[in-house]
Amino acid sequence: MAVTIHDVAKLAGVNSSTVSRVINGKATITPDTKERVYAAMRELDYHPNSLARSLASGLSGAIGVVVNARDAEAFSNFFFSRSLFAIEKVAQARGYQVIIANGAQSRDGTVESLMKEHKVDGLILPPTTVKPALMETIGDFPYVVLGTPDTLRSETCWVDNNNEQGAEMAVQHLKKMGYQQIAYLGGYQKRGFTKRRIRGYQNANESTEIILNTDGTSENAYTVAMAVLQKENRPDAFVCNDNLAAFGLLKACKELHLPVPKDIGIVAFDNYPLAEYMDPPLTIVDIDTAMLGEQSAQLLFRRIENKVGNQQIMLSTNLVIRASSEKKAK
Amino acid sequence: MAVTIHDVAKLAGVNSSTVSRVINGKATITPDTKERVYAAMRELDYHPNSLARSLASGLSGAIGVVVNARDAEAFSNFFFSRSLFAIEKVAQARGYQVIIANGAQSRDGTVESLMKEHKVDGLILPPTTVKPALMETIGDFPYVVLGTPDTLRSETCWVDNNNEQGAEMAVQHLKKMGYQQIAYLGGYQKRGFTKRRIRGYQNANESTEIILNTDGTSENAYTVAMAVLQKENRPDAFVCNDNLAAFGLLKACKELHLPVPKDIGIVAFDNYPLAEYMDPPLTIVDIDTAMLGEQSAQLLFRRIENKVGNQQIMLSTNLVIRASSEKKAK
DNA sequence: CTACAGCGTGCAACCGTTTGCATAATTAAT
DNA sequence: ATTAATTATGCAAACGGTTGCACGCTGTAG
Repeated sequence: MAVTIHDVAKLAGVNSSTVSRVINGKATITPDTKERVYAAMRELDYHPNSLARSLASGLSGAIGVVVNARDAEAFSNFFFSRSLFAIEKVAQARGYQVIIANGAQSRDGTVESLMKEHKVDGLILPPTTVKPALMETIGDFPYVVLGTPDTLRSETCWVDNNNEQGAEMAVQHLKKMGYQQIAYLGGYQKRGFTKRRIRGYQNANESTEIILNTDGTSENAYTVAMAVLQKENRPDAFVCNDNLAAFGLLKACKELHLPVPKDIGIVAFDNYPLAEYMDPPLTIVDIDTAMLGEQSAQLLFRRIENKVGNQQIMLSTNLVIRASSEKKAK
Repeated sequence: MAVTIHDVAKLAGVNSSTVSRVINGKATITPDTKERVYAAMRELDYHPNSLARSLASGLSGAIGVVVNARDAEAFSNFFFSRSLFAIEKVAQARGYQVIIANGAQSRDGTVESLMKEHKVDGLILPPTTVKPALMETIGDFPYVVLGTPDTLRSETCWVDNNNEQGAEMAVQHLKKMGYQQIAYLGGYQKRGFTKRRIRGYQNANESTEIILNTDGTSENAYTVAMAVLQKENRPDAFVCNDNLAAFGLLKACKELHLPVPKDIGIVAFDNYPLAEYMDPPLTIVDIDTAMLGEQSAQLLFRRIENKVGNQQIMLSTNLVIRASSEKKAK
């Protein structure tokens, strides 16, 4: 029913293998033959069956992007979706498809099935999947971790932004603006990137360390901030683990009539589009998610094609200075 | 090298076709045989090659989700990413993969290639792809449009939320709260869903119609709001086309010292997680994006499996009442 | 006891490409 | 002009499953 390579071959008066070679452009073909084949393909509106190609070539022509999202919010987080945009772009340029798979919704190994059933030629994985057992079964199958794994850091292949350096910058900036007592707000400490941000905070902070844990929601950040802001010697500045924490904090400051940035300075990680619409606009440690996605995809393709070994790529972060950290010089 | 169905068959002492039947569970197999086959599969750590399966069965085992995103923002918009989460969930339950493809980054028909090269068994499309030419080539290939197409509305298959009804609800709510002059703020009118929201606004609004166009950004909404709020007889309430418009509007109100909700009432479409963290928290026309994704995926699978005809599904929206529309009863 | 239905399994063709090897055609070298 | 080297194309065997058809076996009915 569907038009196959054989139909094209017959019409062009050549063998199907020749048609295949024309399509793939690997071999040298007489210009005349090539033109006849192209003409036949056009005439028949031929589209190669990618399934058959994949089987014969052993390449699925797809990469998999795995995410562990228990709810839709995690899925729509900017880190993931913006990276995905860039990944798709790189893949498309190479004629590759992008398969997304949520590892959190299925108990049976998503990664294993994508890999062993030949559904993808390579994988982009979240750091939480990096565990000795999985790395064992992954073997030398091409993959890149998007983020820094908690374990096996030097034996795995990953791309991440430098969270530690980002937090250092944030603290240094706040100090320069004249804030004295800087606290760290937000984030389950369980998460690797949070740990690294906290380490950066600790590196750069010279006064008392105040680390305020939250469950990751704005609500909880608000509650925690309300408590700490009413204490005797409260901090006068905060580095927030993400924008959501900053939103909760802002709300608390407002309710307690503590002016930002005059009495309280704020710097937050992650650049939500609305960060600059907050009152006041938030100073941000900006993460170049597009670059992160692009780099990870490109590294993955290098591994798929050249079989290069593990590599680690660390991108630096950027401070976007807005009103929330601009203490008036006194 | 890889272990195939034949290796399993040999070890289990049966023919490979039997193994195939065991895997697919379509035919009746003696329990004893079945057990032997399973044992052999386990022993050899057999994973069926999905590429070969696809070729033989003619089904790729994947659905495609197409999006037209020129920049990363569009990609990470909540509508898309939340629906995607639900779509993936439905697909995974059926053993299907989800391929995402950005139609905006390639001139050569993304849809056509996914379809004709057998890369997917069905497609979820954005309304902007619905054009007579494309529908022609799509023929009876299974697809579902996520949103209401501008044209061919009754001849295509789509799932959408009822934007018109949502806007009506918003206006009625504001009237009930005592606001007199309600304006509509935001959105390029070009977009179909914006047009439908405006129509709803017009249906329910009984005083002068004030429709304020923006380019979709918060900045522009702010500028437009600043202008209109300084006029002689300014509106005392706004229905905003999305949260971004509401953010710009809020900023303008704040600068002009117009208290919300006392002097100005606001209802906005789309429920960003931060909407309730604004000052004041925003009243929202909530769109159940998860349900939208789920319904579209399920409809798609119905089309893939049963070849049911075109269907249109319209989901209703929900008003989430918060402080921004709570005018004090006078 | 024979006949027929129905279940379980094997055989082999087929899905539409790719690709190693062989061969024919062309070009270059002597 | 003859031979060697190179290039262009054909042949046929994979790739790893699925599936229609045929056949043997078991069980029930006549």
